[in-house]
This record gives sequence, structure tokens and C-alpha cells, in this order.
Amino acid sequence: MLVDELDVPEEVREILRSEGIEELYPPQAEAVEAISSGRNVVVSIPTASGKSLVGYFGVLRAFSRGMRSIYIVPLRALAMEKYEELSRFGCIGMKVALAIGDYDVPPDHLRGADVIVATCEKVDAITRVDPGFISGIGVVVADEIHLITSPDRGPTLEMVLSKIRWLNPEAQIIGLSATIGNPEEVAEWLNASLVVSDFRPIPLHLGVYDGITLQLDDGRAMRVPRDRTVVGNLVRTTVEEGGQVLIFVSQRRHAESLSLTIGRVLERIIPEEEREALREFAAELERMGGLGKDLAKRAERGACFHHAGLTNEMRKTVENAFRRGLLKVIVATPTLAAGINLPARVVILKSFRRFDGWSNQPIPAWEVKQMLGRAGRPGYDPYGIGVIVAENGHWAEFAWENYIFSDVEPIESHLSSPHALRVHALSLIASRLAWDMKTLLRIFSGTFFAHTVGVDAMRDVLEEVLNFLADNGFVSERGGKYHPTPLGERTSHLYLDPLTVMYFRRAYESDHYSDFAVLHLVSLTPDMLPFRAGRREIETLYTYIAAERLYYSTYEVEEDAYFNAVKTAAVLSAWMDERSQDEIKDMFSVYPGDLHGRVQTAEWLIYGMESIAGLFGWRHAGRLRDLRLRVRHGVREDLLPLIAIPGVGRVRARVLHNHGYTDAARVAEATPEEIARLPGMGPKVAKSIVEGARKLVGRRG
DNA sequence: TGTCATCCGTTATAGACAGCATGTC
DNA sequence: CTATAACGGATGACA
Repeated sequence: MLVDELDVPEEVREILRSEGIEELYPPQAEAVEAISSGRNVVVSIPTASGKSLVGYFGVLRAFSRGMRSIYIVPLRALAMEKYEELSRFGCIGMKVALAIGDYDVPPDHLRGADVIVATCEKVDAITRVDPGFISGIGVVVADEIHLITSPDRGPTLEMVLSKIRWLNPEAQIIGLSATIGNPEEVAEWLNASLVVSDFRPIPLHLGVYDGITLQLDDGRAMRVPRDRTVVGNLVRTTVEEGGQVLIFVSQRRHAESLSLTIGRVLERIIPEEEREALREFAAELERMGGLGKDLAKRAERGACFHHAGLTNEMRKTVENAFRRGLLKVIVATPTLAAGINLPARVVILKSFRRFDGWSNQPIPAWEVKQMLGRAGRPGYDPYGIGVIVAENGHWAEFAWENYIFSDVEPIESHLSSPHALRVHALSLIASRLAWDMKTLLRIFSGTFFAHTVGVDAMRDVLEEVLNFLADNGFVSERGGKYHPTPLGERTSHLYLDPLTVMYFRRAYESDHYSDFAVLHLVSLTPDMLPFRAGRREIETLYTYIAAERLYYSTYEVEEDAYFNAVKTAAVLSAWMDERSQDEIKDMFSVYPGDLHGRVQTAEWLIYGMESIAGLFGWRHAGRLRDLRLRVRHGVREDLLPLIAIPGVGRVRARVLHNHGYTDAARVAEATPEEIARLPGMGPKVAKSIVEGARKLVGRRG
């Protein structure tokens, strides 16, 4: 099918042609045809074979027929990517909105949008507050629908789709998936046409490297001597031929050390004219400080590491340099596997076993396919090569058998877990979509779980969960009918796990207050992933326990969890004590990216705690606001009056404070020239800060 | 007695969604 | 195929 035949506005066809797309790939064409029938569609095709375009077609077709659509993705970074790509079609008058935790567009903005790109949790949150929202939606694209199989987040995706079908059976569902073992089951569940294909626009060769021979699945074999890093020569050959390499490892430390050693391999083969650009790029990273320096050291030689400990800025910088072809190698942890689109000619899976808390387990085949599937850069590479590194003959055989010559696992639902049912049963009752066992089961019977396992299998857990919710005041029960209590309603709207609220209650029932105790409490809840306290660290953490009166004692909680929460609270305290990211890394071995993530979670939970405290008439509720702002901005108490000024964060606020500008009013009285004389403030910044302060003070009256 | 090499036991291990109201250095 | 690499303390050789 040619782009010219595509049933979309001519402007859209022009945009596609301008990107070099003249003709659809066969599976794309098949999917487009299926979507045009108006039926639900499940598309299961390999990574990097143009799935997004299929989703975009669904969205565009909806728009041209006057319907609104939702594009559901699993990651915020993906949401931004899709948002940007869809925004290109703005010329046809289609309004695109982005709805994710951080960048929430106000609901009335969402109402005016034709397409909403959102994470599945966000869609869930919207339907909780306003179930009627769904009725105006014509098309729902569920990208990466295989994520249903994820134990922690899969149930949400499954419930979101089930709720949409329940509330709006007319909505067309388009499920996009990488290759999975049981696409038929998914299609059956959604009553959808199925498009399955293993077509790849750029041929992909898979192989296994044992340190001696690179054996490919088409029979070719090459002798590649191993170097100290095992894969050094593989990398060198590829880069010499003008390709780029993506290496996946299972530990951050490995990513950092391997990228350093690989750099020595590259050093000799990168031409002089590229080195200058690399030095510039390294200087850019260097300026970011901390980890940026580690990156810079490697960047000069054309290799970098990539993991979730990096700040978003560093991640994006590294990704862009790779995309521009400047960076030759990225050594990454699985962050990059499921994330944004970043192909390379050669993808090497350096270690396919990952520690799961018990032992080093082989990772599932679908993850391996997702990583290796990134091999082959459209427009640059004639082919892609995906290499699995095996330490010995045994593991080589394992790789061939389980990863190359075998099908990927079927996806399965984990909706019947107590955690998932607790959260989703409450949300259904809170949004008044269900009010008794019968109505709950009716909605749950539309889920993938019910389709594959049967709804009866969740009955017992559901009953337990309902008792839990009733016993603890989240719902009230009379004659088998459940009503949400104000507590249940707040819990659901705040998107909190009821168990988290059970932890909050310990504080509400206490007359005691301390910032540290609240941080510890928040870190104990199931909604926070705490930092891990090392064996050695625990000793030092006793200092905090001795100095602070916490809401829980060591005897009430599992020991590890207890100390992890103490460490998390200690890190957040250090952040609020205006320690720099470098200091925090030295003190606690916590990376900036991780810190930022926990800060955000803590802020959300403190907000939740603050907003529920009223229901319990907690005397100390008011103190949570200051704590939340301090966590958010990473400042001591005395800076709170300053960080309200636009353009002022923890650093500038401290500078202002040190020079006698202790609140917004004093800043407002200053002249921009005075402020500009302070260290680190340019005339431009000074002007905007003073203006911001004046506006702020003026608004207060 | 001080320094360095080696051995051996110990230790740590990937990722990332959500509320609300607006903007870091 | 039951991890494993890096780290840190202890020990011992040697000057």
C-alpha cells in the first residue's frame, strides 16, 4: 500500500513522504486495512518495524471522523516521544495533549484535545475522578500491550482497557505489541482482528559469541578473538566499518566500567575530525558535574554508559549524541531496552542473566528480543546484528535454544494478586462503577485475566480484599452493598495504595511529629521504592534511629525494610539539608537520577498524607506542607519564603539568603542591578527574579 | 617495623507509574 | 550451570 492511498488528509501524507515514507510495509498495510474496518485490532510485529505509524493511523482516522482518541504508553519518556511525533500533524488542526504525572495539562485542556497521549496510570487516574470522560473517546491505542504481563503495572493496563470497554463498548481498541507468544489470546479477549508478522524492514541476524567465534543464525561464522573486555574486537570491527554498537549489561557498575575500557579500544580508530566534536560533547557533560564528569571521561573516546542513575538531562544528552552518530558505543542497563527508540547496527547482550534477589536468573526471551530487536538503524544500516555473549558452551546452547530458536513467552495476567485487586476493587467502588460482589465480578469478567483464567479464580482474593477495605474504613458495607467512605474516595483519587494509607494512620493516631519520622513512614509504604541500605551502612543509620522518635519500631516491620526506609529518610533529609548531589552520592552511594525519582515519589506521598490528614483531624497536618515544599526543592526551612519566586531554586535561593534577601518581599524591593551583583546571577536572571518576586508580593496584596 | 602483594571472605546487584499547581542552574 | 565481580580486611613476604 502506498502512502498516497492512505485514508488520511493530504497534509499528513505530505509529512510522511517528507520523511521518506512512500510505501507501507506489508504488516503496516494489513493493520491499516484492519483498522479501517472499524473493528478492534491487535498488531503483533517486531520492535522497529513501524508499529507507531499504525497507532498514528488509528488516531488520524479517528480525528478525520470527528472522534477523539487516547494513546496509552507505559513510560513517560515514550509519552513525550509520541506526543512530539503526533504534534507534527498539528497542521491538520488536530490538537494533541500530553497527560503524565509531571506535565499534567489541566483537565479542561484535556477536554479540548483530539488526542491524549498518556501513561496507563494517568488514564486510570482520570477515569477514577471522571468515568464519564471515557464516553467521548472513539479510539484507544494501547502501545506495548504486552506489558499486561508485568506483575506490578500490568493489572493497571488491563483494568484501564477493561474499564474503557465497559464504559464505552463502541470505542475502537488498537493494541500494539512486540512479538508475544499468545497474540491470538489477546485478540480473542478484545474481540479483535489480529495482525501477526515477523517482517523487518532491515534484516536482522542473530548470533551467539562465545569469546572465540561469532556464530550467526544463518550459518555464517566468524572468528573474533576476545580481548580483555570480551567484546572489544566485535566493537572495533563494527565501528571501523562505520556502525554503532549498543551493549546491554545487567548492572550499572558494569555499564560504567565497560564503557571505560571500550573507550580505550575506540581511541585509536576514531578519526581526528570527529574527536574535536567528541571533546565538545564531553565538555557539555563535564559541565553537568558529578556523574557528568564520569561520562565526559568516556565520551571523549566515543563511548558512554546509560542507566537510571543519570539525570534526565544526561540521559537525553547521551542519547542525542548517539543518534547524531557522534557517540559510537553506549553500554546500557535495561533502561534503554524498553525505552525510547534508539537503534544501532550491532546490539550486544553482554549478560543475559540478572540477579533477582535470590540468584542470577536468565531474563525472559521477550526482553532479549526487545533488546536485540534494536539492531539495524533505518536509513543508515544495511542490516542489523544482535549478538548474545555466552561465557561457555553450556550458556551458548542455552541462548540458542531459549532466545534464538524459540518463541517468546505468552503473556499472562497478574490481576488476581491481592495488591492489584485491593487497588482496583477500591477504585471501582470509589468511582461508583461497582457496589457489590456481582457488579465487581461483572466488570472483572471483561478482563484478560477472566478471559484466560476465569473470573472465578479471583473470587476468594476479592472477598478478602473487600473485607480488608470494609474493616479498615475504606468502604462501608450494608447488606452486601459497598459504598466508598470519604477515606476510600480520597485514597482512590490520590492514587494511593490503601495499604499506604494504613501506614499514614499510624502517624494520624500519634500526637508526635517530626519531619524525619514522616519521611521514614512514607518510605515504609508500598508506594515508595526505598533505597537499599548496605550491610555496613546499617550501623551508621542507628544514629538516626537513636536521635529520632519514629512512628514504627524495629520490631514491627521486617528488618531490611525498616533500615531501607531509614536510609531513604536520611537521603531525603540530606537533600533538604541542601547537600549537593555529589555529596549525597559520596555519603550514601545514591545517584542523582535515583535521588530525583525518590524526591518526586516522596513529594507525592507527603501530599497524599497531607490531604488525608484532615479526615483524621490530625493536629500536625499543617506541618506537612512545609515538609513537602522542602523535599520538592531540597532546601532548609529558611529558604521556603524564597523558593516561591519563579526562577529560584535551591541554589539561587541560598545565594539570595546569604546576602540578606531572606524573603520575596526583600527581593522585590531590590533592583535587578543589585541582584545581578550576587555570585552566579547574570543580569537576565536577576531581572526575571526581581520581576517574579514583585509579581508574587503584589499578588499577595 | 613498614610497605606491598596476595589471598580470601564479604558484599551488592535493573527499572519507574501516580497528585497538584507551576517553572532549575 | 548451583552467580559473580569488586571491594576490603587479613596475612605474609620482604626490606
